[in-house]
Amino acid sequence: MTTRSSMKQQNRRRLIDAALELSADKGFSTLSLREVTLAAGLSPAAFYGHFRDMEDLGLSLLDEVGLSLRRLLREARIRTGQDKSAAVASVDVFLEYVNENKNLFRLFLGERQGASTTFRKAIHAEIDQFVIEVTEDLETSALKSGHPSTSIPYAAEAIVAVVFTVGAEALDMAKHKQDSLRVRLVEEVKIILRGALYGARGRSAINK
Amino acid sequence: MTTRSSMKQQNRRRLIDAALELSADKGFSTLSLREVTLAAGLSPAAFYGHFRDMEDLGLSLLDEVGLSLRRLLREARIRTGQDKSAAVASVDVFLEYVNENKNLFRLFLGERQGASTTFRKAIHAEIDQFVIEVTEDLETSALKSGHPSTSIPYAAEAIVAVVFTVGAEALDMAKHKQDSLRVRLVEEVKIILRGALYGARGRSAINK
DNA sequence: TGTACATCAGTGAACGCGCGTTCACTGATGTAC
DNA sequence: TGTACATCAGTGAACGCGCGTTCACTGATGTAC
Repeated sequence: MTTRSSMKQQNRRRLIDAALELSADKGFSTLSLREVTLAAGLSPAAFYGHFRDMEDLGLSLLDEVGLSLRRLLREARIRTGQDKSAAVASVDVFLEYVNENKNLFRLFLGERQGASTTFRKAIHAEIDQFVIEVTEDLETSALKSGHPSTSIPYAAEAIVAVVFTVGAEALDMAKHKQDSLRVRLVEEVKIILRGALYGARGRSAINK
Repeated sequence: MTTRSSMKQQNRRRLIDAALELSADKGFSTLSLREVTLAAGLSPAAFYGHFRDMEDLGLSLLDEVGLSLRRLLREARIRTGQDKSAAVASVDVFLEYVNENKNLFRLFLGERQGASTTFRKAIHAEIDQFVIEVTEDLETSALKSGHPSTSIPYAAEAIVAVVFTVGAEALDMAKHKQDSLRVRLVEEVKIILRGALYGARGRSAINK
């Protein structure tokens, strides 16, 4: 069953995978078209049968990364029963994901400030998706526990910010040295949650 | 008083300034040595009289950015009397700085995940400096107001994370559209402060 | 102050290299009869 | 099933380009007497 179009699909995959692997070492923005096609076992000219240019390939990569990361985290949050704090569980899953997909994650973070505006917008859109999901999640559980708060969208943004920041640091560390990062991240997430929920009841004393 | 060495210093400055200006548009990592020397009005070969390579120039840039940003924020925090919340004041100063030094700040953020390990380490060291200063600041004011807390170092890290995240978003926005960012940032910083100080007294109810 | 020599920041030409992109082509896969 | 033609994914050679780096050089600045 090696139709012409499935063969083409296969080569498209090879290009994407090669780009991912290479960008793990050197960052996506430094990759050359020739470098990627060589690694994928194709001629440079073949590239144009699949993508318009490297940026086009990069946007496809982003799509994949965003989708799979969001799916993973959503599953993690659902799986989490009442037995374990959602903060701890999500942090665990997130760090696990980062470790197993360093190259994807590096792409995500590395191009946040990358050269192309299109690229930056695409990444910020993905990050906004995370923020929305975390907001919904927090609002649901805040309602359940009877602590609604207007601060929740802000808390969600703050959580995503610290999570991604710590994730970025994890990239440069051996896995066994990440315990302190994990503790720190959980602690920071808890601080934010506390701040958001505490704020709902009364906030007069501190920072008038 | 145009000594040989002061002329040389002047050209060094020209190279640094040219690199800063160019990196505002396209990101530092995409700059070429020839591009920078051309913009500085020197021959490519002259570059080597000042820097070993582009990374070397980049590290000098980082030094400047880190130093001036930290000095600015420190002054802002000292200037702040009791009349205005330190959170609001620092956020204002920070956003002001970002707007007036977009190119510096873009360099800072853009190369956080840049290609070179040396570069990344240098940036993280600068960021750690910020965290340390914020920690000291928070501890001082927590002591004064009688709310010491073990969460403070975490809160400082979280604050720096959200501040830099929002700063990154401000880069792509016209100044007059940043009001919402400012509100949001202040809100997030307050949430974190509240969470850290509230945690000192009792944290049992939420997130056991 | 004037002269002779040393210093050294910057020049300009040259190099080899990898880049993105093009184009006529090849040959296997697909289709029509 | 077999043949003739169409399709089209991928090839390989070629192009012009900007790159980083080198090197012998120039000429203004600095120094010693």
